[in-house]
Amino acid sequence: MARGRASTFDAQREEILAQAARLFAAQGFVGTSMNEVAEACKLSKPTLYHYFRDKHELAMQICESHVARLAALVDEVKAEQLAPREQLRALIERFVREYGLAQDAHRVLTEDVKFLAEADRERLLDVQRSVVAAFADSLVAVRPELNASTLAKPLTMLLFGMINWMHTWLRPEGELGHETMAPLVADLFFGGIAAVQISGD
Amino acid sequence: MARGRASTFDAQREEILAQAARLFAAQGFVGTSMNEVAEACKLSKPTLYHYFRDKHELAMQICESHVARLAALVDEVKAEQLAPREQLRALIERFVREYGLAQDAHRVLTEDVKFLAEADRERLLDVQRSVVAAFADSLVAVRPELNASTLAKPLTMLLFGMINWMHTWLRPEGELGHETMAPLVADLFFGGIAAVQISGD
DNA sequence: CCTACCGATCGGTAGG
DNA sequence: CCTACCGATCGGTAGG
Repeated sequence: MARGRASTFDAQREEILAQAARLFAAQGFVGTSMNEVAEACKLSKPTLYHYFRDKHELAMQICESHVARLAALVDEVKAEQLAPREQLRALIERFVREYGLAQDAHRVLTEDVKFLAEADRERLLDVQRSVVAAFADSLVAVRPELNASTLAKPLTMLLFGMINWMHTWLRPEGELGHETMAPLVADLFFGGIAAVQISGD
Repeated sequence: MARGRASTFDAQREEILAQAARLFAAQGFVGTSMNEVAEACKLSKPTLYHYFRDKHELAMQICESHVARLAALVDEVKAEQLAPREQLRALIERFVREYGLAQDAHRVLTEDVKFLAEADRERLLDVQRSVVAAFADSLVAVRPELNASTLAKPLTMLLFGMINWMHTWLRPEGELGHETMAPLVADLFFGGIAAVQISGD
């Protein structure tokens, strides 16, 4: 049955992407050979090339589905029409949790995007820019004075720094998890943006 | 004269390290060939190997002098015997400025340390751990209630996230520089740590 | 300090 | 004629 075969094909693709993401995250894109990816999937290399055109397509698909999930998270929160503070808190907490689930893909996105073709890199960057813009908008809704200053973007990027850096020190097996960190990051950021000096005030 | 040759030797080593750091930061450790490093320095590859034993030594030296500078910054600030808030602010602001000057080395440290030998990696990690511990101590001096909780370390790492991530979005040629960001990061963090809930309070 | 190489391994593809 | 896959090997290049 064609249906069943297609779904096996898709499932195999997903398995390959998960193994490749794990290896790329641990050893880097260039530091991982297609032989290693194939071995991790218990496939021969030619079979691996049956599922993906080349090595770059692996990294591209990993990054693309990751940023698509992030953009979808933003849309979900926006659709809930929350009050400004609740919306920003929801964005922060859901991103922290999502990053906890997608640590490998996130590391590939941040470290290996430089090895992709110009066009692919730009497309991924555009999605990331729209996600950052949504956070900045939500921040301005909470503290409207930031609109007139140039601080909304930098403060948003400091927030992303806190979240993007967590994978380097938060061990999944540790007692402190992303679930516990999510409200802490939100509390810290809310306290912070209430305290920053706005020049011209 | 032996003296003169030695200083030329050292200057050439520094030049090679700077070029290597630039290339590793832009293309990754594995993605950069020793031929590229040699060409950037206008040296032949065998000449490059006259100054450094192998490729790993380049990355190791780049990382080692970077963490040594960070540890020295901590010692300098400690020696000034500032009041708790002023000490933490000084640590934050000087680290932001130092990272602005050492963006290449910092990127090599965070992305390529995984390619070093176990022993080298552990030695670098030990220095980094002592730097993080100094920040955590300074944070506890500002907010002593954190001592009893497990929050001092996570909050310190969120702070390092903000600082460590800045190189990805703060363009050196942009109007917004590390100099302007330094006090903003400090303000945001001080506001944040005053606001976080401590369980058990 | 150069040209000329090495053992090995890379990403990708041939025929069957 | 299709898919899914194999053993073997391609042309180039890596670090040394």
